[in-house]
Amino acid sequence: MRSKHKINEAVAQVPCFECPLLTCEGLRPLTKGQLDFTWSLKSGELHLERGGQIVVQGSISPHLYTLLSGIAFRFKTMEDGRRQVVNYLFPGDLVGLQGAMDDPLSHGAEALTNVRLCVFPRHRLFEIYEKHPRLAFDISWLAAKEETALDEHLLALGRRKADERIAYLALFLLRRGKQTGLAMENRLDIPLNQTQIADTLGLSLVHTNKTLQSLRRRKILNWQADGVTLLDIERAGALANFDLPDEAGRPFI
Amino acid sequence: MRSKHKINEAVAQVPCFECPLLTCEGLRPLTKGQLDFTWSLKSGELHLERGGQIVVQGSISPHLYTLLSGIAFRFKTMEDGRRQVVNYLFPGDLVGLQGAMDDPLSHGAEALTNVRLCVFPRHRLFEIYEKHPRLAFDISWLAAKEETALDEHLLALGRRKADERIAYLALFLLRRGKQTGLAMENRLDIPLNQTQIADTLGLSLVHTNKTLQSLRRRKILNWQADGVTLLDIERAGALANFDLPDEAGRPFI
DNA sequence: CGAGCTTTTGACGGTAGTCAACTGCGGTGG
DNA sequence: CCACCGCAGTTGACTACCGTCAAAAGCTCG
Repeated sequence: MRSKHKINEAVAQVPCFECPLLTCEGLRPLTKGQLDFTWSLKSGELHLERGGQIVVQGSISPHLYTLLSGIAFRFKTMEDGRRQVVNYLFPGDLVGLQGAMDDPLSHGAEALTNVRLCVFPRHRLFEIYEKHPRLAFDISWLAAKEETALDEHLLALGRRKADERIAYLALFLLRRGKQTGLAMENRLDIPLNQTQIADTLGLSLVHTNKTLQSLRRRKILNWQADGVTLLDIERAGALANFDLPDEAGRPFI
Repeated sequence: MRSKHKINEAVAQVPCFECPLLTCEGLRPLTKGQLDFTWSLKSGELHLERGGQIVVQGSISPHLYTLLSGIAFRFKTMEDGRRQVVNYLFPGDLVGLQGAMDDPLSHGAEALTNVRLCVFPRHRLFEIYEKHPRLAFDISWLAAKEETALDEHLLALGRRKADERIAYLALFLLRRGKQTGLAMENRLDIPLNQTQIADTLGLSLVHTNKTLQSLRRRKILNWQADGVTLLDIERAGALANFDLPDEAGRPFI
């Protein structure tokens, strides 16, 4: 299964000094000393195709990853098959921190596009805290931001109707896309199918489909297999009750 | 409003060496050196009555808190009044970390019982990372655990029916209660009203009420104004598809 | 004893889930 | 080359879970 999607586990490693994230608008670059250190930590690169599993729910991962390019998502699955997409991962995001803190991982992560990940050995995580307080702080920063995003998702699932949820998700993804240079002003290329949208928003596939069509007819947004286009940002924002204060200067490791 | 619930902002401070959390089963105590440090950081104590606001959504808080005793919850409010309880806070939990990382706080926190909080000045947060890597690591640990809990809540809101959600919440709170010594084997004293349960689970008040009665009639659990009693842990666990692997050794600051 | 809050109840309506069938498309293989 | 398959998207009919409205009952407190 997994190897089907795995391209290469130990491909030509990009040195941290040439990390593509360094030139990413919206991300705060690292200093020379920090790069020396992260480079000494880096144990490899993982390349996966769309659909590849980055980490598997229930497994114990010896690795910690930083997403270098592409988009992925985290999800949880219940024994009876019900699935919930929990959040999306964009370049610069850390994957597997929860697994590093305590054993069996309570969620999986899957590549939505082809992805490249930077691999760190989990057992050296604590070195970051010992030697590079600024980087350690940034890990907490990222974790706190993740919490903020999850809070917003909870509000969406708990208190918004289907069309509001979809508008919310579109705006949320667009914001993340802009932060990481993947999105245009009102368009994000992201190959999400309707099943995945449904699993993100706590809706059934059928109802998701009908609601997407309604939003398309109302000329609010157009969500196709290859990406979302916001047709009317004003009305989408009003519908979702959500505006996007896009902050910059997000750190990464 | 707020002062109505505020008992005392700068009461007799418990020295960190006598911190009630040190003797709390389920929490990992601090070393002498760490206690010296946290004591130098501690700037006061905040005591609030039930209903008091610990932090206010949209505000910029200069403080960071650790909950010393009592139970509280975090929540988000939309402009039109819809509200979502996002998570619960038990002794040892950190409050306001998200606010410390980036300005206006995206959620509020309210005391569910009378609470005592330890106050740290936000601007000294980075010192922890510089001087006490172990404590810094613990902050990340707590943040990662918070993420895990939020993931679980998302699964509950997205993919569970009303009765399953209530059973899930009961089990979740019982687990947290046991970790912090507040719960018995199958009973947790927690003064949650039905509006708060509804706002946690993304349900309406009326439907929450009817579902609670159904669970009572089915002898699965009994949720009253003063606490929850699990009448049949087996069936509750099966209904919620959730079992409680209660870990110990949770850190705190 | 009445004000105000929480809980409870009943009736009704709507949003969203389930079931089932059909379409369209890309890939595979006969 | 085209039949066949599988998957994603679409549609309609029916159902049910859950929300809304309104009112009453129980409780605490002044």
